[in-house]
Amino acid sequence: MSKSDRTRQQIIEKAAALFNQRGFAGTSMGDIIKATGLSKGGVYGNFSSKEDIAVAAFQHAVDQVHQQVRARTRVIEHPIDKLKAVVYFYKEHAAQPPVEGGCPIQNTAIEADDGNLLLREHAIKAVGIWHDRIVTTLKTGQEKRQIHPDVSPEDFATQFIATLEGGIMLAQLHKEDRYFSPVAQLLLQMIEQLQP
Amino acid sequence: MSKSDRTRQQIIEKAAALFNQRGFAGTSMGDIIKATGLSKGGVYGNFSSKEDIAVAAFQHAVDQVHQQVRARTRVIEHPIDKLKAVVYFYKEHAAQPPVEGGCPIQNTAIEADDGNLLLREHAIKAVGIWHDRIVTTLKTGQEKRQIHPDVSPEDFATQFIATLEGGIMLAQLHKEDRYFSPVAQLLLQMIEQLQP
DNA sequence: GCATTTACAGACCGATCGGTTTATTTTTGT
DNA sequence: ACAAAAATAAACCGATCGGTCTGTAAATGC
Repeated sequence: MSKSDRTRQQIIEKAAALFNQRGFAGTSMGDIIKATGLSKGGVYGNFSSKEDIAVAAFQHAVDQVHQQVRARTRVIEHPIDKLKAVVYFYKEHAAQPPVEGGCPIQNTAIEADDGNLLLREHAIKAVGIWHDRIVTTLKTGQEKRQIHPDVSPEDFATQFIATLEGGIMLAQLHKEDRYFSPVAQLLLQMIEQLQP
Repeated sequence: MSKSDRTRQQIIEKAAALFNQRGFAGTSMGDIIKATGLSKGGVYGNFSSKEDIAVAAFQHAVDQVHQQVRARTRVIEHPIDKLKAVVYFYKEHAAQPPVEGGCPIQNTAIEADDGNLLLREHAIKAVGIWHDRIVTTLKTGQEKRQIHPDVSPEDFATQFIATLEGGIMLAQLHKEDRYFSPVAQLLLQMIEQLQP
């Protein structure tokens, strides 16, 4: 790993936290310089623009969350238990998420849905990947007779993501995990109903 | 209505759309001046700061949404039908909301949860008022034997808001109402289960 | 309808914005 | 160890930021 690779990674990590908390417009290059302890040259030698950093930071943040969730779910084979484990994870981390500031997908989606085209594209893609993972899990479960054949994996995935994200929003706003509890309860009920 | 009252209202209306789409940090005083056709003096003669405008604009946006929903629900007395009407309303307007840019509560909550204290307070209060309205509707329904006595009005309210907001986020991100459809379906199921 | 108050236009302020450039230091391959 | 290359510091750029101030124009009360 070269020097600039390490510097690049430093910038991405610091910037991910900043962008996730303050948003793209709310974070200045000055903030990133202060957080990394680097100079303008050090930053612009590794990235071509603020937007360039934001994209890399977003990918990193999404990856952070995904890896932490995956660490808790990968050992579970039954799709129903797998989904429940996801809910339990978020129940614990709704107000103390892997990357400070909440869900990077949600934060980016909300800020970019009427503005930055590039960031919006990345948010859409990230939602799509998440959606597809849930769909695949459910379809595999249906083949194995673990999930009721009548459920629509696509619809469930959308419902799951929407409900989860709404719960995160409430928990983040109030800075209290307990605002996520009724939402977790609903999600667990929804998962129960997937039973064949 | 004095001259300045009318000007003030103009500023609030234009600013509400801008802030709802671009956020607080993403909207400049220059944007507001351009949108209103006024000058700096005209704006700062009616508001003391950008934050001051944002608060008034937020209240206005929330009120806009509330009034439009209320127009559709006030004639309905049965709480189950009332709630269903809310879902139908959002199903139609998830990608074309009353105020351009999505749900002002959600947008403000996401941006202010790690930053602007004043806006965060207003977002919290707005969620609280919405929550309380649902709770009151359900409790009244329980007294009239229209809602199952075992349901927790508070928990349902939280679940309803979270799910709805998550659906709006997805519809806004994709700019397509249909992303809200599975969420609307889930909400209607949830409402059905309130039956005594 | 006229004086007084109120509202607004626009120049102006220092600070900060994102980004570039140049000079210097630090890695790096040999 | 040393020369070439890569990476970083820091001055600097014009534009724009939120906000103030002053002068003029328009609304208002009598």
